[in-house]
Amino acid sequence: MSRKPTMEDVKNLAGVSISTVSRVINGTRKVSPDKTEAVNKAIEKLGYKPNELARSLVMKRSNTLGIILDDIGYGYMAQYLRGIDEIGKMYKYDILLYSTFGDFEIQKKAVDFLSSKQVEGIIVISEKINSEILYLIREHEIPYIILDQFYSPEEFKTITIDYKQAMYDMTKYIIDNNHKKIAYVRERSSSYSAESKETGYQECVDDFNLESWVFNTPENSIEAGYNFLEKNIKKFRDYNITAIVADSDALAIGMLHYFYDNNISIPEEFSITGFGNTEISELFKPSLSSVRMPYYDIGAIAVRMLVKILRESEEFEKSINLKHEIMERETVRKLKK
Amino acid sequence: MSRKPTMEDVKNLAGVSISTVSRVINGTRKVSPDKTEAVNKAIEKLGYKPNELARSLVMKRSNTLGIILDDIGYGYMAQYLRGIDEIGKMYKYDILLYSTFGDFEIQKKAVDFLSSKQVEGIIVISEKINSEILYLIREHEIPYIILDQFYSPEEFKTITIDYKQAMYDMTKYIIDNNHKKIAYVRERSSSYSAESKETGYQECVDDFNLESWVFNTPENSIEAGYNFLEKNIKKFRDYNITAIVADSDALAIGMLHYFYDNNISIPEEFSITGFGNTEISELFKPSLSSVRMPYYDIGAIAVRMLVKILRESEEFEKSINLKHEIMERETVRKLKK
DNA sequence: TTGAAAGCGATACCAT
DNA sequence: ATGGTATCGCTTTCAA
Repeated sequence: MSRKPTMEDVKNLAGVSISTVSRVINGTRKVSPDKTEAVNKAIEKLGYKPNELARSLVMKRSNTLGIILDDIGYGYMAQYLRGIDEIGKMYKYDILLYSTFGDFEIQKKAVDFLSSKQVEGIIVISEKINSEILYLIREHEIPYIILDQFYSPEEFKTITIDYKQAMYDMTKYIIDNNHKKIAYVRERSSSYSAESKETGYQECVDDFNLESWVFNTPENSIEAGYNFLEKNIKKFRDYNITAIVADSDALAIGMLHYFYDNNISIPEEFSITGFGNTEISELFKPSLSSVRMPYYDIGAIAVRMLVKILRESEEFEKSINLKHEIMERETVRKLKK
Repeated sequence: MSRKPTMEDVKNLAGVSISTVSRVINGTRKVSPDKTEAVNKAIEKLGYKPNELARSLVMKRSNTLGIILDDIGYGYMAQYLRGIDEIGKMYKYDILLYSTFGDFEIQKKAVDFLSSKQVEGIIVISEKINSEILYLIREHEIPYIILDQFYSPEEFKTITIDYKQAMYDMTKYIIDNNHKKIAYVRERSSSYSAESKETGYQECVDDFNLESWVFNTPENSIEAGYNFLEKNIKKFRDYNITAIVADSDALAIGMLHYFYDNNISIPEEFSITGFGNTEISELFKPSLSSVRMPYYDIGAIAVRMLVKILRESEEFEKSINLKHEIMERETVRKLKK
């Protein structure tokens, strides 16, 4: 059980000073070829690996980014993390994760934890983060970026998509397929993204002067979508609604489950769309038309921005909008004119 | 831009020695009530938080566990991580993740990285890890546990399920539904888990003396399942096969896609089962009967074991088998006797 | 009970 | 180009 070799060991074996060892490792200064070789040989022989903890301590740079997120299990989280991870590695930053399950107390803990781990920056990914948390991060004087859909991009700088335009485009896609009577189904909540999406929908149906109904569900989940239709399918039929625009994939999948269980063929009897382009939207049959959020890119850019702030101590001046994409799949039927 | 407060600052404000501050924080020794209060007040006032890096350096304990995984995006990975995260927090261990995409060179890097970050233990989660990586971890003298399905539980200690028994049970479930002609579809590969599963299947159909066919696909994916049926559906019909046991959910979902696209009703025309109980198996319609792997528990127990090894420098003596569960859902039809 | 000082494993400044 | 040494923020031994 031999102790891990340190620079001290390398120094002794190579017969040089400890400073020289450091120089060889970091290439910070010129070192004569023979000493360089001696050091490298010693390193090789000992299997020496620098202790990053000690290095971070003296350099006051942990090379670590902290991520505060609700739950790693959310389908899109992995995509965010891939983007963050990949670009993070590119800039030699490591990622420290902290799951909070959306709990305020745990979120506070997360900030303290990451701070004590000396992370250089923090990315907050949450469906709804209490603004107090953001102030707490500020107190710690750690640069941060939030990836959130609750506040407006003016209020808190973020990287996002143009929700209004995205839902406008989705609605337009429905209309282009000649649907005249459309229902919009959303969770009853007042997040910025939810409001924007509804506005986009509304503007589009107004622009085309179509009949439209807006419905609320108590929450955003598959069950909520299912229960919603159970209660309202009759209305849909009475109103001759032919297309349903859901504000999330979960709601849409819930409705598809209802349709399946009740032998209602999709898209023959109803067309339906989701939002988010989660994995299930692609794998479900019929596959669900949805709006793709560029999660990977959002994560990637978040890191880029953070690194920029860190390196150049610039401010994050304005929110960035990335492009969304309408994924046309099997749940939308083209009606005759 | 005030520097983060250190113990030095606390010491000055509280008018005690730095050792006393340390004692108050860690409760390592008795400190008089008045000094204790003075220190606590100073800490409060300054908003002091210990620098974990410095602490780890001197204590030679990073309180960190490293996880080497293929890709955070795999559906089941989140479940593993939840178990790891939760139990890790319980024991005050933090988690450092490293995605390798199954690449050997990156895996080597991961080990070096985690080692330099002074992680106390490593959990490797991979579909197929090169044994060289394990030797590398050993060289670093870091205790580790692998969660892998490639090697036998005798060869490398792990936490797993009894694959053979699981597939036996799944086959039995099919047989209990009176299916007499069954097909087994698996990826052509020779991992331990794949072999065990096939053995379990085989033993079961043999025990009941049933007609059975085993098929191979070039890989384990949704596409492979789809393409497989495209080529073989005729045989299935010719042989009057009524049930398909797939060795993974992915293969089964691929086949379900094929059935959907070709208007073959499930489970009326064919019964089919998967393995893994991935999220999609539950959300798909018809929902897929599958074998549940207790991912969360596997992750949780892995941490427990690792902590035990760390604390008591015990060895990890033998692999642990957790219970699987047959999830009976909509893709299996009960035939008349 | 308390404080002074050594040391954890590195970097970087200041000499030489 | 090279070496000696202070320092990073903390814990812990050793005296007092």
